[in-house]
Amino acid sequence: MDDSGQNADGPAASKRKDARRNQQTLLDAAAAVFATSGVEAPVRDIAAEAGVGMGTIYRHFPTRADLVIAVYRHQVETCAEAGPALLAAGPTPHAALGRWVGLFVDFLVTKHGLAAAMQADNAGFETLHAYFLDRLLPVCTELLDAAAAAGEIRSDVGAYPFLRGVGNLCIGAGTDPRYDARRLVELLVEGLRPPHRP
Amino acid sequence: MDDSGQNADGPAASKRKDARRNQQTLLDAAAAVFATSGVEAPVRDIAAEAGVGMGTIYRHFPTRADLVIAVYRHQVETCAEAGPALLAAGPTPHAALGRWVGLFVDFLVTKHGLAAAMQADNAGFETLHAYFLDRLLPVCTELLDAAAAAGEIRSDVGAYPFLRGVGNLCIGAGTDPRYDARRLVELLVEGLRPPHRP
DNA sequence: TGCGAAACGGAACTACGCTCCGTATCGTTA
DNA sequence: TAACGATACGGAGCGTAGTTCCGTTTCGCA
Repeated sequence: MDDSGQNADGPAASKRKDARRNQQTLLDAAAAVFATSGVEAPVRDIAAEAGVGMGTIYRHFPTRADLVIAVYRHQVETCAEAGPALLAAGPTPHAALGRWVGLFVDFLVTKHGLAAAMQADNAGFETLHAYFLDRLLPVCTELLDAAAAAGEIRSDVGAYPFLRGVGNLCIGAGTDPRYDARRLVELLVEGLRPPHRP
Repeated sequence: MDDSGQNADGPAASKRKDARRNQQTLLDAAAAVFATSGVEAPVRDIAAEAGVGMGTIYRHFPTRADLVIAVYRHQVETCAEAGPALLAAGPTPHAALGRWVGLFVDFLVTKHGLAAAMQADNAGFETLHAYFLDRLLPVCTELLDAAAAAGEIRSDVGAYPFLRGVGNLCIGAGTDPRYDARRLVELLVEGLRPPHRP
């Protein structure tokens, strides 16, 4: 899966020193440009910001998804690792689920355009979608299972649709003060509770 | 607002006969291409399907949003009109809300790429966003207010974020069998219920 | 110091949105 | 019905952006 040149976070310990340095430069430049113009910023802009040619970008990060993943890897890892911790700490599995989802939402809404790019069918971003899934789906499954086992939520909602739903709700957040993704996600999490029999 | 050439559904009763005919041809062609390739299909493709030049498209529909609106106007109107009817018919306002939202979701998930295009910040689609809002927000508000007045849902959720949330949840539906937008929207609607005090 | 491999840069190719203007068509008037 | 102005048409052409390709430069080892 990581035959694409960049793995882990630091530039791979392989190859020439200038290449490693350029990779780091690129990562920094991309982070800066993403923050300003969103993850769909023109490749030329990122190259310019980094002071390198476009060929260099494509050599290090064959697809835009590779670059995005490399830039945000740390934060996604952190989010993934927070899942089990919250489950252990929280008063109930449902509360832990709520908090964990909140973390994910906080991450997404502050990354301009990331939630939209993460869409499954977004050409050129399939790898990005897959990465988020690989990393977060197991965590989400664990939390959902725990909450279901505790009888706090229905057990017929899959982690995949749920996680995608949360991601979808974050699209466009941060560009419109009237739209509060956090709130809607809270409602969705409430909606997971078993239908109360009156 | 409709100084753009096309209004209502039939070609405007104005101007030359060939122009009217072309406008209808364009609408049919666009509907066909949208169904196959989604609403982001290249303008050239639509022109080719209709057997006209691109200039003709831009003359009749200055922006892509105008074309999309024209193609789907009927269905959006139908959806909007169904709101009050459901409210009058349904057993409860909350049930009516659920059914109405279901109608909206059914519409969106069958229109490849429409939910995504409807995004507020999508360059060139602002008009589309505005049209959906103009048409559906009042209906949604009415349903939400009725349900809130009946004490069936919290009263602190605005119609705008709710409607956008529903739209967002529909993004990417229909391209992935694992993702069930309908289900998630149902959960969201359940999440609207007042927190039950134990 | 010399040399082959690795990396670099950016011109060039493709795809697409959108505009612009010469040409064709319509329908009205003499 | 012939002629003419207004209206509409078509598609070449321009700008922008993604992606590739290859001649040039740099690195690091012998």
